[in-house]
Amino acid sequence: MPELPEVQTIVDELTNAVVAETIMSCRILRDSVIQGDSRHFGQILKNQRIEEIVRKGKYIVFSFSGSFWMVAHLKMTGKFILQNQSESPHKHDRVVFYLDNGRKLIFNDVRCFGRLELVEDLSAHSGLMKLGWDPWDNDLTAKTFLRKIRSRSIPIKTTLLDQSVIAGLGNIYVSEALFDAAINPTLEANSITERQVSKLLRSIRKILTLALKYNGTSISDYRRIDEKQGMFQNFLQVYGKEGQSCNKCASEIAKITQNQRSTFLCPICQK
DNA sequence: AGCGGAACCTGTCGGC
DNA sequence: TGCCGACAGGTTCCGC
Repeated sequence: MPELPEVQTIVDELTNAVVAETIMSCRILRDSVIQGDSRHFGQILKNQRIEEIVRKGKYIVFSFSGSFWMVAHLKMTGKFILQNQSESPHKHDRVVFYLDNGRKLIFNDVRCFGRLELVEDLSAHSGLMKLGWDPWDNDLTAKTFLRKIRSRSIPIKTTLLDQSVIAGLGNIYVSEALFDAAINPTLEANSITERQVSKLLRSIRKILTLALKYNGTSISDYRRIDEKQGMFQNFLQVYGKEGQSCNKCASEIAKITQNQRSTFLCPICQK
């Protein structure tokens, strides 16, 4: 579910709300969401002060007063919710962190794909290790991007979903960025031109910046930590718009399947 | 190495 | 109303 704008929104809100708070205790309601040994999870976190929360790709990394980190991934339906301890639980709460300010931080996840993992060595984390450029990385240019993908015969859509190339894009923003750049999602990565890549990188940065400004896209599950919705769904041009008319040329938006996932495009604008 | 498909889980929606 | 298949914002693993 959450892509870069949603994860960054959550990180910003968590930073304001829980940095400098201390975890008094935690309660694990579903063992499987803890990656690794869940038995010592609560014990390790007890009395830890939250020092910093940052985003890496779609991962959320918490640092503490002790010498370890908690790496969280929300996958499709994971969320963090902040409540008063007196408030009642939700159906899909999986882990609850009780804070010393009378509030509780909840990790909630309908589908249980999301994970929380304690690590002592961040640089050895298999997921973090594989992440490619951040979209705003100065090293990400049309030339370096082309060099990285030149041996790939897969569609550009699939390439953009690969977190080891650019970290943070997902199914919504890839469709939106390719529409903005007027590039057909089925175009093979190794046949894209430098001019197209330049345009694509500009579109990616533009769309992500705008989505971040509106606190992400709430279509079904994504919510902010106070359970409010993001608002970028009101600005989507193609995602989920099959059968509707294109805002640029008025022809019909199409939905196709690539690698078992939906892709949305305007067949006329994105020839 | 690169690629496609299944698997991980739960819920919702549309068709019959 | 009930059942059944398709689908959902992500990633990893397995086999070719």
